[in-house]
Amino acid sequence: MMEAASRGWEDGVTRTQRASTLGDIDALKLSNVLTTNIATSSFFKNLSKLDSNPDDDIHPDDKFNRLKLLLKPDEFVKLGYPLPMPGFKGGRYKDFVFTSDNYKEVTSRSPMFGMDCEMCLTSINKLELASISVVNEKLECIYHTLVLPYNKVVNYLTKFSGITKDMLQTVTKRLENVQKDLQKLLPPDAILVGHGLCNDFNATKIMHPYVIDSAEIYKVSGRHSKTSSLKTLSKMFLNLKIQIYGSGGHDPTEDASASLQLVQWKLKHDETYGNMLMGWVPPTDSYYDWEKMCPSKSDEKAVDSKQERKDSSKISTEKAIGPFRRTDKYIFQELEHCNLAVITTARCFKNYLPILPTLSNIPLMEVLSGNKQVSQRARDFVPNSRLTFIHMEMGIKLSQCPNKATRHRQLRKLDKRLHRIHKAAIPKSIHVYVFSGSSLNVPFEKHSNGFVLVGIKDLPFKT
DNA sequence: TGAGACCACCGAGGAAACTG
DNA sequence: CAGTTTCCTCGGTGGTCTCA
Repeated sequence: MMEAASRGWEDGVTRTQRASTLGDIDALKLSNVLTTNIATSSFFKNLSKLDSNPDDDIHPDDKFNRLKLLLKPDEFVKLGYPLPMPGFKGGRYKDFVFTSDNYKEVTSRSPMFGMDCEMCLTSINKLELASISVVNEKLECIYHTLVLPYNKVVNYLTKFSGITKDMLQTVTKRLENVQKDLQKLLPPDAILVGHGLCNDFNATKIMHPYVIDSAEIYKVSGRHSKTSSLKTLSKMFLNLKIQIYGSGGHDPTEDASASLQLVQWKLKHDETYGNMLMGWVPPTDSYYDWEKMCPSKSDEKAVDSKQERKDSSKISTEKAIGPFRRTDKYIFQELEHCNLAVITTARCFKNYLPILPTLSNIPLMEVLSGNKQVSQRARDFVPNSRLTFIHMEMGIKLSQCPNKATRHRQLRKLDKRLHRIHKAAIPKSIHVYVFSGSSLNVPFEKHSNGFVLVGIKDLPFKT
């Protein structure tokens, strides 16, 4: 495809040259076209080589080759990144420029630059560039400028962009100045890093072949289509709170830095890190284990944070708690208004201790010595409760059975107990049977699964 | 606020299976 | 065979989430 694109463009040049002899196009335009052609060729030539680059010497700061994180050509297309396809000079990307006249092959030593832009809505109903920041690998801001859009701004989107009318009043810098600055600033093998960088490319109207998109290398939802926000990922993986200024908007330097840090953090682990689609498993659901995984404050590099400058007491005192926090307390908070009964063993009861103080209505609770007592007492509760939680420790008990027959006996016993509870229940009531397994913190050989059964007596609806 | 992408849900419609 | 039920597909809609 890439070769065809390049060939198609070359054909276009031949035709243009022929037209030029007829006086349809002037010499200046032709020289621009030829320059563009070299850029296009090197763009595709090097972009298509990404896969063939072997695991050469890895960058000293990385645990694996950073080239593995670069967007592939098909991802460029899928994610809507601007590409110099045949005829692009007459189409959607006609105003776009390359960041280099002749791209150099990217290697594991190629420098990374974080980039982020802020935009305003203009009279042509499009988002136009209003601010841009670029940071280097030391997280130093090497370029930051405000940009005056060509069209009249109809909405500064201050809440998101942080741009106000006053800020742009004295600005004279235009998009084409920024494009030229970037061409001077970025080396021909620069790797641009950003979060959803296609939006920034479209705003800046640039094309660049070497891109790492932090939204694509972290997939914590387990879904292909689902990208997490920079704010969320920064909090999860970097212990870093960004975009917290409310109506004050984002800081492009801060966002560029956060995005680059996310990539650097991933490079300290492995290719699958933070990507559930590649088999990465979060540490555990434990707050404390997750916290250990995050970079400590002492290891953090200085971040150019607007808020930190403004109010150091507000920044990052809260620890990252990870994406997989326990949600049981929220379930009980949701059910506070219900006439809820919980019958459990003493060992299981300790799990409820941190939750109870957060509830304004404490559910009716009964704590008993063992599973047998729980199931017997549950029969007294269910005739009066629409929703009953019966919590036992069956997982560990089953995992300790020496053979299949014992296991079967245990399950039959359990079945009889549940049957009696169900029989005693009032119509249109729900009984949730929670059987604890082991904690993930115990050694693997002692792991046992927990499970949940839900009993509904006399369904109030047709199935 | 607006655009874009994705997904879950729901209803319509048609095909297949079942029943009397 | 006709009527009913079930199952499946498809398209529309609303919700959620991202970006600025």
